[in-house]
Amino acid sequence: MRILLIEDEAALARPLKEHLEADLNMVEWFPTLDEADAAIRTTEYDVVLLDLQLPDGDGLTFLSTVRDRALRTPIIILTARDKVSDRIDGLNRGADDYVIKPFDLDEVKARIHTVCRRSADQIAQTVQIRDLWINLSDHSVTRNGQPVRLTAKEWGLFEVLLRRKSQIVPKDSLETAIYAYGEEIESNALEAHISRLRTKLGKDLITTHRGLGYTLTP
Amino acid sequence: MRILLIEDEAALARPLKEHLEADLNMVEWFPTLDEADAAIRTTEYDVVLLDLQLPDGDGLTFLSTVRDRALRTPIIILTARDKVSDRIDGLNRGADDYVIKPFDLDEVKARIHTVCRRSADQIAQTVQIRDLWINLSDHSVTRNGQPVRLTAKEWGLFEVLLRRKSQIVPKDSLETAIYAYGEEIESNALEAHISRLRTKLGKDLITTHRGLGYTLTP
DNA sequence: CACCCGAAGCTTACGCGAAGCTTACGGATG
DNA sequence: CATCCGTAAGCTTCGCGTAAGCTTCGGGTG
Repeated sequence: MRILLIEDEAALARPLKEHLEADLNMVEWFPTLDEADAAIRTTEYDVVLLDLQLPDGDGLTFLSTVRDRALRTPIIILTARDKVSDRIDGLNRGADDYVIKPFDLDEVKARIHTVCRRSADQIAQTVQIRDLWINLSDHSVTRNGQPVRLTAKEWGLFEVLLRRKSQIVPKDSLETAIYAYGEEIESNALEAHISRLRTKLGKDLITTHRGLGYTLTP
Repeated sequence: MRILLIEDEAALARPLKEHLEADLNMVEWFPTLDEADAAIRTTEYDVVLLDLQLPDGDGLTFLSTVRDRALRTPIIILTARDKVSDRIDGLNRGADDYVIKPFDLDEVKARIHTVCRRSADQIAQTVQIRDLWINLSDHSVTRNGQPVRLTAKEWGLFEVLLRRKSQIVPKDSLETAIYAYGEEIESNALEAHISRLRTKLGKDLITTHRGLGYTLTP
């Protein structure tokens, strides 16, 4: 698990960092919003622990700007102010949970865990054709429930045909989709790949149109 | 949702009860521990809202006795005392969350939701794959009953693969998962870790997809 | 209308080279 | 001083381009 800790009090941050690291997490700790902002722009964290009172600004506005950028990373607020308004405000601005200082270290751990579980329910983009289930996001294919292993080139071809489903895709389109500029093919490599695809995914999934190209037929 | 509310101040309990009932919940309100104890012995609630200061005893001892009976019902503490010791004590005795008075009604609602979701998830907090028992909350792994010691990087990789079980995870996803921004890897460190994971967890647990990534196969 | 022939496409085996695996080593860390 | 981890070297594996031999298609000719 990758954790971003934004907290200016070293006395609080250090033991928390160590406690979480002892649990085999990777913790990156920054005491200012500026540094944290640079970090969150470039790295994908599993969860952010955010203090509200920081030397260079208010954590709540940071929270808002992060959410405005459509970042879905779970954020847990750490705050010494135990006023209701702050908590509600934080939740309204897109925080996922909050912990009130001083907090128990194991309590923070538990909160991190539940929040991450919640966000882990990602919706996979899947397509179904005949007996095939295709997951576009992770490039996996199952046939009658059995996983089918496609190679990189095979998937490349398949994906192009899939996106232009039931349209005739010319050979050149397929070639440019699979081969980098400058890469030459002096043989029937393309047809060889089509052949391998057919044996893996079904004999009549891909129809040939002589002199024109190929079609994926649902 | 079936909710047990234990609170002696009618001025606080009544609006809360009404607010929750407006959300189509069933709320049973008791002002004393005796009545509440009788209720919890006979009825299965989804969540308990527990005040700590009650006319006929301390809410904390009630909490302990309930937990001693091995009841897993989620309990949220309502307390006017905002002393740290009370909150920590409550959590240690098995409370799932706490709300400090005066609280916002919607906040309590949100807390109830998260706590219920958490308790529903708790069954799945340990995962079993083949001869491996994986505890997601404390990051421990046993193989055939023998504990397996994973390093931070190893667990990091394993966790990512676990969350996307039986899906192809690209190498760069794995790299960004365990390396901080700016950290460069100019070698096959990733593959080395995968190799070490395989020797620790089983030869064929992780499958390679050339040019694409890795898969954890149950 | 049947036949034929060449072009287009299909399939399979093979070998090369890149991608991945394993292991030892040494620096860093705490 | 024990552990973790990145590096690099040597090894193994497997994807993929190549090419040979085959099948299929279609149109032109008798």
